[in-house]
Formats: sequence, structure tokens, C-alpha cells
Amino acid sequence: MSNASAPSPAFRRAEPDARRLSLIEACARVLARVGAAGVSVRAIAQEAGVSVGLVGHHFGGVDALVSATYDHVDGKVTEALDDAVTRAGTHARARLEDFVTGSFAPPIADPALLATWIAFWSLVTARQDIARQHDEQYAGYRARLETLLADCGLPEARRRHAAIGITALVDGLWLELCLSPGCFSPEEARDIARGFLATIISKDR
Amino acid sequence: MSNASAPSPAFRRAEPDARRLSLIEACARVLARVGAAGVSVRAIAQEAGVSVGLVGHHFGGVDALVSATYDHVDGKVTEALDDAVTRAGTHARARLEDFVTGSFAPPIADPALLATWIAFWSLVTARQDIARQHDEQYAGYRARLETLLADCGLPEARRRHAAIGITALVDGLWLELCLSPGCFSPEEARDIARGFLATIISKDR
DNA sequence: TTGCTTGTTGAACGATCGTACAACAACGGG
DNA sequence: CCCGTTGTTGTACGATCGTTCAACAAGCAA
Repeated sequence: MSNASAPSPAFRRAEPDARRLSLIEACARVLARVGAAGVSVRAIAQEAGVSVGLVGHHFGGVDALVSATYDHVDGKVTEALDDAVTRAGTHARARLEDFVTGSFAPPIADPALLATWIAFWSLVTARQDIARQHDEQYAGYRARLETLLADCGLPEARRRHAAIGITALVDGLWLELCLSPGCFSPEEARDIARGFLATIISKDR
Repeated sequence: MSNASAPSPAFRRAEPDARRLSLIEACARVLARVGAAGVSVRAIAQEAGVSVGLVGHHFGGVDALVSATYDHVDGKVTEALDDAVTRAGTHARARLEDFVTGSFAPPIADPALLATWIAFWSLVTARQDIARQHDEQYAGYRARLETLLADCGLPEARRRHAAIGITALVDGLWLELCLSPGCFSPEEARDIARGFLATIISKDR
């Protein structure tokens, strides 16, 4: 039964980018499971199946890894919503509706993703770089929303308040959908959001 | 200048309830400052100006103190909103509006309180007792809201969706008001919330 | 095969964590 | 005045934290 000719390697080398990605994904899973209060280098390394030192080698420290995870998760959310808009076709109202209700469907409605996001929120107070990342993320989301509202013919004077309100409603529904999953369904969240949009944009067009 | 007759005491004894309250308030301040990830027995004790052992003596552990802080902060929020409703008088629509917009005025709009609340959210995933406390708090808020909606003549069939939507909008506005304080003002949040209410409840009555 | 690059490991370090507990002292009742 | 109650202190302990770094080895080039 010996296998001397192929002494299976103790570990596999990986491309730096690939290894960084696997660490980022492991960090996101740990954040979702134990929250920002319980995240640690050792927990992340174990989740990724590597040693503790590798985090320092690729990211310099756990803070940079958490920050990179924020960027990565935000990118996935943005990509998913952009895909939803593209799939909606060219009808402006449909593009807006699918952008807004996209937050209540996979992969964004995933409880693990929401828990990860809450962990980032909890770090805004304590860490300046996370606060900056949040500001950029929030501004980007609102800017995309305002563009979609403009395409629906909403006058510029009303876009700002509309975008703030829609974002708040979506965030609140998304949040509660994660914290108390049994309270209401994604379909109900969609209906509520669609009803709010109907009060802002005229039904036709 | 000697004062031998009054050798100033090294510490003051306090009523258990009073000491517990001061520890709870110190815990809330620490949660607001450093978030759930940075809270510790030593930080809380230093904030309250007492020794580390006192936390264990009065609460048994830091987890119970955090849980008690959640109860206390939730009680203060509920009290402030109930006061707003009482001050609004007997007009049903005014009571509803002041209940909803009360979240954008002191003491609830206080950034420290919001940061504390986010810290609780971040613990929902990791701690079952915090999750239960959240469910109770959320159910209580929605029940009060549904009562106010009923007083405004909203048919029962529409109350559930309306309450979920209003709660989500308020939570989202409250959240962003804390995370990016410079983005929009409490007055704007009030206007947006009032506009949403107007689409749910007929203007008269 | 040999040698080099470098991704990877795991032990070691000091700091900080939560908790336990024995000693101390403030304060009220005798 | 003294004494008992008990709120309070501060040290001690083991566990875990983030980081560092010398040694190892996987994979590629020659």
C-alpha cells in the first residue's frame, strides 16, 4: 500500500490572486457565521484550510483582509443588480423595478450575505477605512438608482428624495428579511417595494 | 491642609440597581464607540469608573450585560416614541406621524444610540438570546404601528404590509442617517417618511 | 537532475481577552 | 464604639488574540 513514488504534497501552491480570493471568501463565511465580534485570523485560516501565517503574507493583517472582503462582497452585489437590470431589457420602468426588487432574490437575499453586510456596518463606527468604503458603496448605489429614475422620466428635483427613500426601504426590508427570516417573505418585500415605486413613478411609460 | 478626620473613601458603595444602571449605560457608550467587535469587560469597567470584577459580580458575565443593555436601550426608544405619541394629542393621523418621525429626532436620532443598535444587529447571528430579543423588539414596534394605523382607519387587510413597509423605511433612513450623517438631514428623512405615510393613509380624517 | 523562486507552514511572542476568587472596606444596625 | 453585611477591588489564571519570522517545500526553469 506504500506510495513512495508519489509522496502526496503537504500543501498546494496557488496563484496569489486565487489564494487571496479563497481567503476573502472564507472571511465572508466567517463574518456571516460569527459576526464582526467573533472574526479572527485563526478562524479565517481554518475556514480556508490554510495556516495562520498565510493571511499576513497575502494581506499584511486581518484588517486589510476584512476591507478587501467588503470590496469583494460589494462588487458581487453590484454585479448581481446590474445583471438584473440587463435582463430586464430596455423598458425603463422594468429596469428600475428589477434593480430594486433584485435585493430580495438570490444571491443578494442570501442570509449569509446579509449577515456579512451587517458585520461591515458594525465596523463603520470603529474603522475609518470601512466608513469610507461604506460611503462609496452607498453613493454608488444611489447614483445608479438616480439614473434609473431619470430614465423613467422623474424630474431631477424629485430624484434625490426618491433615491434616498427607495434605498432606505430596500435596506430596511433586506435587513429584516435577514434578522427575522420568518416574519415576511421575499415576495411580500417585492410587493411592498413595487407599491412604493408606483407612488413615485407614474404607472405608464 | 491635612484632612485626617475625613480620609476620603477609596470608592463609594452604590445600590445594586443604581450600579447596574451605570454599568448598562457605560456598556452602551462603549458599544457606540468601538462596536460589538471591540467591546470588553475592561473597556466597560473603565468607562464606568469601576474595577473589572464588578461586572461579574452584578451580571455574571459580559454577555448578560450586553443583553441587559439591549433591553435598556430598547426601553428608552419605546418610551421616547410613546412620549411622542402622547404629545401629539388625540388626532389619529398626528399620532401616527409623530410616532414614525420620532425616530429622526433626539434622543433616538443620536448617532451613539444608532451605533449601539447596529452592534446589537451584528450579534443577532452569533447569539440566540440576542436574536430572541430582536424578534420581540421588532414585533412590539410593528404592533404599536399597526394599532396607530388602525386608528387612522386603515383596513385590517392592508395593515400588515403597511407596517412592514413603514418599519423598513424608518429603519433604513435611521441607519443611513447614522452611517453617513452628512448625506441627508433629519428634516429630509421626516419629509420622506411623511410622503410615504400620505400614500398609505388618506390625507383627511 | 539541480537550483532558484516564493508560496506556505507552524512555532513563538507579547498583548488582551473573560472569569474566578480571596482580601478589603464602606456603611448601617447594634 | 464595634460588628456584620456585602459592594468593591485587584490580582491571577488559562485561553485566544494579531503579528512576526525562520525554516520548509512545491513547482518551474535550465
